[in-house]
Amino acid sequence: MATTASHSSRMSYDHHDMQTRWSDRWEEGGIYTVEDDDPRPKWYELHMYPYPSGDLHVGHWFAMTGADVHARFMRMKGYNVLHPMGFDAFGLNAENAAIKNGIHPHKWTMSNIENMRRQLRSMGPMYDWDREVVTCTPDYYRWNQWFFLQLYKNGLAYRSDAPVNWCPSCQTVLANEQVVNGLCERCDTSVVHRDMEQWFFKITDYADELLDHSKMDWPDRINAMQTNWIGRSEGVEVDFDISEYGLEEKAIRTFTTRIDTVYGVTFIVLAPEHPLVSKLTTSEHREEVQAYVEEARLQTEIERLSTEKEKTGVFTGSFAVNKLNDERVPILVADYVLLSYGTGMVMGVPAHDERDFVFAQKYNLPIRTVIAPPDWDGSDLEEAYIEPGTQVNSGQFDGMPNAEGLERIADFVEANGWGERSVNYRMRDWLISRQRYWGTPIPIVFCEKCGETPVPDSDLPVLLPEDAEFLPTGDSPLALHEGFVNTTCPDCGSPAKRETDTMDTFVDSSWYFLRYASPHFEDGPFDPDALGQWGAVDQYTGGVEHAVMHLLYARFFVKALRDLGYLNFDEPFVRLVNQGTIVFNHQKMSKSRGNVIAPDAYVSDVGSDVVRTYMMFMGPWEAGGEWNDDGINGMARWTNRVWDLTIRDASLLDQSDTHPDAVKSLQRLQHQTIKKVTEDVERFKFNTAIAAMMEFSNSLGQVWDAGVVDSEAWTDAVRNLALLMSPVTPFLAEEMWDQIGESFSVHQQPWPEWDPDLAADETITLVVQVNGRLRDRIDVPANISEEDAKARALESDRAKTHTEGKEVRRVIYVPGRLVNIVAN
RNA sequence: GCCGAAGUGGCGGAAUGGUAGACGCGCUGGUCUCAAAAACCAGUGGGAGCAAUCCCGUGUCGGUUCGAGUCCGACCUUCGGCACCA
Repeated sequence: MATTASHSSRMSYDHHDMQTRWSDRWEEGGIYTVEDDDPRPKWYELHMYPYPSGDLHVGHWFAMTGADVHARFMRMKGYNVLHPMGFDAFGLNAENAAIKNGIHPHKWTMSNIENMRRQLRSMGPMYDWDREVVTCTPDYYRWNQWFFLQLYKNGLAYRSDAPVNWCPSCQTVLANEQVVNGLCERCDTSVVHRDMEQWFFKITDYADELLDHSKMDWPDRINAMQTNWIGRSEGVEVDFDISEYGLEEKAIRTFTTRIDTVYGVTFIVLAPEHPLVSKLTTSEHREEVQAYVEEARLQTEIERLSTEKEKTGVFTGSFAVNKLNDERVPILVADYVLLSYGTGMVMGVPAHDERDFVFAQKYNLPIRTVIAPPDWDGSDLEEAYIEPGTQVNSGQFDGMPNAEGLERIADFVEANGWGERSVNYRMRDWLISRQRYWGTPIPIVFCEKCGETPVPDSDLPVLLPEDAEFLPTGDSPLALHEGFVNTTCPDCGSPAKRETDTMDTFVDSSWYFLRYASPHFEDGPFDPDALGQWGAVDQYTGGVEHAVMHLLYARFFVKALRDLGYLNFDEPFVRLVNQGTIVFNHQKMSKSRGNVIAPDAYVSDVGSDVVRTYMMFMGPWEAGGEWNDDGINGMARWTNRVWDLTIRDASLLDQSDTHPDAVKSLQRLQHQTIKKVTEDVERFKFNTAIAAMMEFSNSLGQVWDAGVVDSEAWTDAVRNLALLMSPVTPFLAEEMWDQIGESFSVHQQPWPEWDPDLAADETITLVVQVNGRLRDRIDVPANISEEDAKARALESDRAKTHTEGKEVRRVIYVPGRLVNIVAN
């Protein structure tokens, strides 16, 4: 040991001073300002904007830090990176807080945003705050209204009845979140479902295109969830005759994916909400059916669809005739059939459907086999048979394989005009109406003469009045505001009333990413030139909880806008990575659950860099996990050790003997580390990237103690360490950069490159296995041939011991890894 | 219930089908100190053995393979979503 700088004089840095100093300097230097007309290739990196609940919690930090690290990395890789931030500022929570604390939602929201901006700044992100988007401002939500009108004029927005959660005591509509075990969270009254006329966006028009994920690079699990959510199924709609009742409807139409089983129909089931239920119920069954329908209205869809729950149903007293075999089968009502799926009624084929089988057994309905299993002896089935088989009891189709029967029977149904092939989706149209105050007013007026009339673009925005009563009353809050409601028809000038529902906040988040391209543009939702420059989001990041709804809605918006000629790309988010959820007390952090942990105390205690490092090191970013702060001091130790390496006087090294091998091996590790960190950060594997940097810095400490490298190699190593660390620890890296005499700013430097030759190992450790069990390790040259490797393995003493008395059957060689000797 | 994931030391986790436990926390011992803290050094999956070394071990049960934490099947547990939280 030749050097005199010992670690007894270890210095720790002052993170408070450092953060303030560099934050100010970054702002003065405008290093995070993003210009549209930059010669570098563009990279649009977006993280899902937060809901301004009041406090940024560690879950937000975890998510946003990861996105910031990746965006910083891409910037150093030479891209002009747009990495903006904003707030999803409308929504239920503001209204609830207002009701609870008497603060106006606007005031509550804006002060929360103010606080969260401060917290976000302390994280040291590279946001360009000039591009911030806040959705509750009129210059944002006027474009929600404009989009609504575009969709409306093109047949993609319509009104229809749909059930809402209704609290009969509070006389108000409740969100699902406000219904706890079927009771109103405020007054514990049983919540009922009540139909209201509401606005929908026709997302189902795009169902097939939304199934296509080929233009994007998304995680398979998200694609799978979306595919299942859309739930495309091909089948046949087939009529059953009810003309005997002399109703307007001569037939009822069912949807089935198994038309091959149509000869096995022994009953028909209607959804309890189906309009035909009351018409088809006979007087002696009316009381029972009505009670059943009311009971069903109390249940959630999840409860109704549960396969665990006992199947229930009631007979209407009426029958329908199966046109294929002229059989008269009973019509029942059962809650496992949903009005919103298919035609709202199904044909019951107990022999070949599990649910129908259980149902038929319970209600003693006949079970007739029409698809015979192989080797079927004609006896009754003990459970539903859903595998392929042969058509039996199926009239002219008997003897066909059921796959063929499926097609032939469909042809037969179509030829006779009894029905037709059709495609059904599980996904429903997007219900955007909310009977709430804190949202975007829907720009429609109802004129006494002209009826439903859109507000002209020139009258936008329809301003949300500030002085509305938002306490629960039984009506949409805006309906009570006379100044808002009463207006004149834009077409004829007659007295008219405004639509008083507001929009789902998912409307805001379906296009906010388009707004960041030109957030101050006044002549449209976005400046076509600016959007032309930035285009689709190259890298989108956010919580896996948004896998279906938000991501499908945003995709729908972009496709609809493309078809209306406003956009020229097909998908909003080219690449998607989901960070995992940070849970605390075994649940996702959320203010309403009361389990949030704020980062502020940690930031003040150990500094932003350490909190960032800790979160990125906790585990894989895509996994998330239970929050605890056990290891956070270890990260502070590491950053302090790194700082201590940085401030050493490198010239001391030149006073001792340099070992060329040591220099070479430090260089090798440096290039290996650059490679590892580059590849890991690219793939959002921050935890292993940080581990590699730790190994590198640990090794620097050892090299210094040994005094075997020259100052040049040392300084180069420290310089590269600062560059590699800069996305994760932006403050410390800047301080290191300054300390080693480089010029401002480390964040404007190119990312370091690695040289494969310098990173290559000269010798490797080869594992010797006998029958798959580790028996020895041998050091060999990295370029060893297969024959030599096998020979050396067979010669190894310990391999010999374990193969003694056995015959070597096979020798498997995995280059660079191992030799496995198979012997017995 | 349905859809999608995850399960590895005392803890967080690492591991292109190829050395299980990198990196870090914690713990144990040591250095420094009057002492403590901090920092630094060493050790640290379980079992047997003086040792060399051997056996066991990645939620459970089974399978594929020369070789399985990794692939396949069944199950258990936990988490996310289920259309008005966003």
